[in-house]
Amino acid sequence: MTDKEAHTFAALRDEGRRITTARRLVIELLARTDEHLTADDLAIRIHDAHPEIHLSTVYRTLDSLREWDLLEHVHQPHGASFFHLTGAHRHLVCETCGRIHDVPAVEFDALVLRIRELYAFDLRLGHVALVGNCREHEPTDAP
Amino acid sequence: MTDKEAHTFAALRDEGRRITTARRLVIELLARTDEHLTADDLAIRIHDAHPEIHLSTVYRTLDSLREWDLLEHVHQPHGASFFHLTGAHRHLVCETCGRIHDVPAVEFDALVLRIRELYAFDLRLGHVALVGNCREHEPTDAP
DNA sequence: ATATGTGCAAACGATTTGCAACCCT
DNA sequence: AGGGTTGCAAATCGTTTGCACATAT
Repeated sequence: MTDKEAHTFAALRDEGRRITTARRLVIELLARTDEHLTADDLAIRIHDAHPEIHLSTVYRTLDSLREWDLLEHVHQPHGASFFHLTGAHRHLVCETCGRIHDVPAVEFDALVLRIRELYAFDLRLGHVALVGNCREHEPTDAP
Repeated sequence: MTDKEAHTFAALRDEGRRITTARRLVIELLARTDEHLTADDLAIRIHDAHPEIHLSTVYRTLDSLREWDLLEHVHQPHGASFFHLTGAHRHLVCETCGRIHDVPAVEFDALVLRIRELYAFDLRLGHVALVGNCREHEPTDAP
């Protein structure tokens, strides 16, 4: 069991939340992978051992965990959101190959500060994936 | 008729594209407003004078104009995309009040450069709205 | 004349919801 | 026991598509 996992379960217990099968499985999966899993991805993996757990339950589970600040979801312009236990990186999605790159949040600190000072706006860059193209993929000439 | 409008029609004509009622109306509306209009917004406004023009036609029109680089669409994490004739600003959406702030693209140049150099990734910040909160709205304590 | 564009209805993918049954604490 | 959670099906929202018909050039 990873420490992220332990921390998440501890947080649930401390708040008096119920630990159900669906919640346990979602947390285990997210804690033990560095992939960027969507609700559907999670439901499919859970389905192997627990076919009774419904996609809508996975959505509700993710929604609860997010409300309790135990995970974050990241919107993508095309396709489904993905989820990860609370961390400190931002996401770059290549529009050509779809690959998701993780970049330390600190890279964006200067921008966030400047936008706050000049425009009185607090950016939350973790909530939406930033799109563009990997160097291997010249813009707008995908095969 | 604004110059953006004239330029857009000229571009259509030069490429031998057809100028239909739907296309003319979409271009006129987008050229003459600084609001951030969705496909539905456009369809509703067009419907007043031209009830026969269908929402799906508006979508197809927007799609064509975008393919020809005459406009851009901006994804929002919640709610519909909005559209504007090609310009050079980025968008900040307040998660609390929903207001959209325009910020000159140049503010992001340093970041874009740094991400390109360090991560070999070309950001396209115009394609997705950046989210956060206006100064008036403290994060996550909306009424 | 003919390729291009349109109206309409129906399909789509991602996500949410109403409700009765269930099961964690 | 009790209310928080779940399964399921159906609804929702934004967007796309198939097809017959219409129209700009």
